[in-house]
Amino acid sequence: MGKLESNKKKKKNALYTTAFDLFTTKGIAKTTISDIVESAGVAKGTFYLYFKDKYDIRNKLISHKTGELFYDAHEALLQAHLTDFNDQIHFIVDYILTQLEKDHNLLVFISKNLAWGIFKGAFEEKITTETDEDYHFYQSFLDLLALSGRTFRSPELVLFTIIELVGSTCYSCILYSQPVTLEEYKPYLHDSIDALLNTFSEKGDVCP
Amino acid sequence: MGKLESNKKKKKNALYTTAFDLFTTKGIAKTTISDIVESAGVAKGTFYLYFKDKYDIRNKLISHKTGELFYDAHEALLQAHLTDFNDQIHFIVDYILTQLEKDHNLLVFISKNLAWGIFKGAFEEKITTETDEDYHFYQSFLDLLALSGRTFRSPELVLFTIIELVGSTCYSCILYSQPVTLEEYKPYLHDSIDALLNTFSEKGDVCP
Amino acid sequence: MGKLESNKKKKKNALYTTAFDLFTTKGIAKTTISDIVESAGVAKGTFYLYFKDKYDIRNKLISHKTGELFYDAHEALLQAHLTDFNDQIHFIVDYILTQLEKDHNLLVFISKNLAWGIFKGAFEEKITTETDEDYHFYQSFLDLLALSGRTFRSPELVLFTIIELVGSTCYSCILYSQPVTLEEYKPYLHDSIDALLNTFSEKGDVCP
Amino acid sequence: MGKLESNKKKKKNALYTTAFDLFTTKGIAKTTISDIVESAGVAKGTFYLYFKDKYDIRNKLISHKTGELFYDAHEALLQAHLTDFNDQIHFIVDYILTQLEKDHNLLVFISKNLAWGIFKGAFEEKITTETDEDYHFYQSFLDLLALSGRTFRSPELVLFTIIELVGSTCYSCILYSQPVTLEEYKPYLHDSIDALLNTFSEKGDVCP
DNA sequence: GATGAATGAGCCTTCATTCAT
DNA sequence: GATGAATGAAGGCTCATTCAT
Repeated sequence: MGKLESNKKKKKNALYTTAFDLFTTKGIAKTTISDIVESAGVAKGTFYLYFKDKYDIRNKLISHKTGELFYDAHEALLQAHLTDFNDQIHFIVDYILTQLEKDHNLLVFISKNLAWGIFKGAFEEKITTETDEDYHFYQSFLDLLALSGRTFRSPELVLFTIIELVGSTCYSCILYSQPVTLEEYKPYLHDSIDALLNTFSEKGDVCP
Repeated sequence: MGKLESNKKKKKNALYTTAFDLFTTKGIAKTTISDIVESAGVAKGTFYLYFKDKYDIRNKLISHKTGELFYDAHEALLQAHLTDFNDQIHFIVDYILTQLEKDHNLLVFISKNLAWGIFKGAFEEKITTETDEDYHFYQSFLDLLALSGRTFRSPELVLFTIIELVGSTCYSCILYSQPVTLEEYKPYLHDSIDALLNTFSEKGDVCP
Repeated sequence: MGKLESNKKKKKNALYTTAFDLFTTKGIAKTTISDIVESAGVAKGTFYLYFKDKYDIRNKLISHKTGELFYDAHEALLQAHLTDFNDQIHFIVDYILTQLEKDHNLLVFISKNLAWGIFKGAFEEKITTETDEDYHFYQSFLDLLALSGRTFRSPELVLFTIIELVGSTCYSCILYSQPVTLEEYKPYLHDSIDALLNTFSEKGDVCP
Repeated sequence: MGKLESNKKKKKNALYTTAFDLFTTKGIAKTTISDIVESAGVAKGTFYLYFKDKYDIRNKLISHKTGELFYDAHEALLQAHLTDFNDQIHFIVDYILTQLEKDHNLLVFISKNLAWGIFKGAFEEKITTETDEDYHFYQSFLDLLALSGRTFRSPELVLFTIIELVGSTCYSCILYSQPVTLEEYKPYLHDSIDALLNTFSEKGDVCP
């Protein structure tokens, strides 16, 4: 990679990094392109060499950050050597909740724009890893499922339902402690997830 | 009511109506106060006589519209003469989903700003009805619960969980048909609600 | 005086009082007519029954407040039974400075608009006293002068020079302690006044 | 100097020039930023590139114009080859009065905002001259004093007293011919200045 | 006389976007 | 590719003034 090209990448990355910082700190609406380029230390015109406008860089960031979060969760799961499918799901949910509780700004940034469509986009987004392999969360989920020997009426709808439930309730609990704190809500959440998994399971074999 | 006072109310209502129309049509961010007053046929200064800014009128509209929706659902429920608690919950959910599917703009408007805090605020908002009684949805929910003879580990968390689940999944299904259409998702949704109600029920007597 | 008429006077006085308070507190530029009528507890239209605009009420207040200050100084002088003219001038200057140092807002209000023209207008303004006699400071000054047996090249210019000197230097000393505090400046001020009085005195008989 | 940079300076200067014209013509309060940029022939946003608001450009103009006036007076003094300190002071006063009488707008503009603090700021302002030396009026005053061999109780207070006296009386005489015209007042003014200089002189050797 | 809702001209300020360098 | 001065449309908001009641 030539020096010039690397310089190019450096500027683009600076824009990404500062944009994310500002979006999560001041909010997207109140972040101006002037803010971004000033913090990034590049000229205003440079921004337009890489992005169409503020929403272009925002969308790219959301996909990237969401994918990264799930990728990390999956990596951690591999280290945990869990074999039970339910346990794996709970592990991933807990991992993500822990991350989000550590970083409220990230939660706001991701959730405000969280819809299944974007989520799925994020899952399918190539997460370029150090080994340059692409990572797709949705495929990983299906893999876990296959290994578990479990079958569901509609795997996609199970995942959809759980993700929406988790995202939606935890947004409120983490950010506003409404109606209760995340710590208080977690037991109910995991019970709810179990209930959903059982309901959608084709062999109703896990009714406790 | 004097002529002056009725005129005053007329202007305020015109602002409410046009603001809602514009918010749901063009989105809040792209609606300017100039747009609102122009459509409402009042002067700019008049807006500031009644509202602090754009977000003031938005918040008041959200509370009002959300409260109205639940109030209508509850009214319809009373006509339906259902006695089973689960049936009642399903009825309300169906009623609201039907309304929202009929009015995507309302769905967008309400959901984009839907958090339990606001929701509860809306529930507690006095919906002044034609009979001048106040209506509080949350209290109605507790009343239904009491009549049913059922008990839950935490009634508030049940309601919270169901509302978040319904709101979040249906937003995606209705607006984007993602991952499936509302019609396709409904059976899963109702199964999920049953699963949750059973799980939180203190006497696990409804496991089907 | 009829009840209605007294009510009328009451409103006008309320406007005067609150306008002065607001002018001295927030400054004239930042005081709006809305502020005034709101604090005064009268309707907006009422303001326009008595005053042309903000500057009308301001000008009337300046004349009144300035005249009042000199009237009070003169009253105090009468109690002091001083016979020497120089002493009388020093007494009045000290009296006024003391008042202004006690009330910086009054100083700002008066001085910002202090020019000999307005000053003289204030002097000539009828200060309606409790005995309903009119009071004119400039005439009093001439009276003092006549009684003293002193003569000046131009009495009016002496007064003008002294008032401008006092007003201008003390504004700076009182409000900003620039270049020194009023207390530090006073000895120089009184020496300066003596020097001016001697210089303008037709018989240079007071050179110390 | 690059073409771009010279263009930049040109715009800024255009703003300064037109702002000063408008401020002195219509008054600061009635001059809007729209007026300024329109007259200057630049876009509105350009104004905010160089100044924070109307008062920012005003303050910068006051300092600059005041400093310039004193600088010019001092330059003229050097040409006049006067050796006596009193003569030098009278020369400077006359020079400045002549300038101000020629340019009432400048007088209004400077005086309305004249306080010792600002004055001193203006004196200390670097007046970048064609020879690129800095000029400080207050220091020049001290230099003149030192050369004269005279000593005063407090040089700063002498200067303060004289400047306030001159500024304050002449404002009235020049602008309103109140109580007399400047021409009529000048003899009294110079006598007053002499009286003050003598009074503050540590060796009372100049009593005429 | 008194009211105060309504007006709307007009101000300040921001900021995405362009383009000559 | 990179710059950043310049733009000017557009928005938010204020407030003196009016006039029907």
